[in-house]
Amino acid sequence: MTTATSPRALEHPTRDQIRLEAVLHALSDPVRLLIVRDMARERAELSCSYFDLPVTKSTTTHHFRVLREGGVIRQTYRGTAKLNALREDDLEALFPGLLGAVLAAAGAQAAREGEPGAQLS
Amino acid sequence: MTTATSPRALEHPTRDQIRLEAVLHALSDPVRLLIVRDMARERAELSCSYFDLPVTKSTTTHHFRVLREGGVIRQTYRGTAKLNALREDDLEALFPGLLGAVLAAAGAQAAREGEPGAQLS
DNA sequence: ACGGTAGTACGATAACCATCGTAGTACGGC
DNA sequence: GCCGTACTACGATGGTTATCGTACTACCGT
Repeated sequence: MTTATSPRALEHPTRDQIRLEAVLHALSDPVRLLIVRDMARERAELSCSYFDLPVTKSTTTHHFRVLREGGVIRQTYRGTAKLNALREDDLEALFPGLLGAVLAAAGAQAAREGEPGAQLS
Repeated sequence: MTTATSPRALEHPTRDQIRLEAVLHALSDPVRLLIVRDMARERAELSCSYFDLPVTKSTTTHHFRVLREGGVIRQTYRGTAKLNALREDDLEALFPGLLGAVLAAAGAQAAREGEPGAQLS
């Protein structure tokens, strides 16, 4: 109802609206860090259902929204799916090296704890 | 009372107890980010009262504790004062480049917003 | 048109957290 | 011993958040 002209528009912060605190907060949750690591590894637009997360679908939606509103990812509708992409270019322009350092740190920590054979090639 | 042998011992995580999520969370608060930036700039052990923070002393204590328990800083008693030092060596060993990237990002953001003349020499 | 799949919206809940004020402890100096 | 300074502990409070379940919408096949 309400016949919205674009019923599937998504709010994204522009590049200069992205705040460092929000990015760090978005990355400080284990589930969201997992999502971001997966996206960085695949380097493609992934649908939400691609991820195998230890939470329900509602919670997944919530985490993707936090990532989107923090400016970490960009979400677009593609038919019935919603594709997610890392905003690597924007983050790199604003905070050079930050995303790479966080991803490397997450990889190092994962290699230390838990998966002793999980190194990135 | 209770005659504790070291009544002024402070809990610090060991290097391998430091978790990336905790570090990112500690850095995702504006007040704490300000503290860390000051410490990185001065490169010396600073007392808590050195900082001019927009919160009360109780809240300041809380923020320093979050930073300490996250493994970002090391606190030691020196008479009536408590000296704070960045754990740059531990963080660099665990997460190479992370602290530097965050500090650079914070500096860049501060230069963009608010203080248009505040560049680091 | 119908059903299935993908994701959202809306509450609800419990945990966490940033903030404060007040009262208390530790130490140095007088 | 007494006082001031530096910081802490405790309790309270209000806001945010991570989580869930259920009900809903949007789109694609058939």
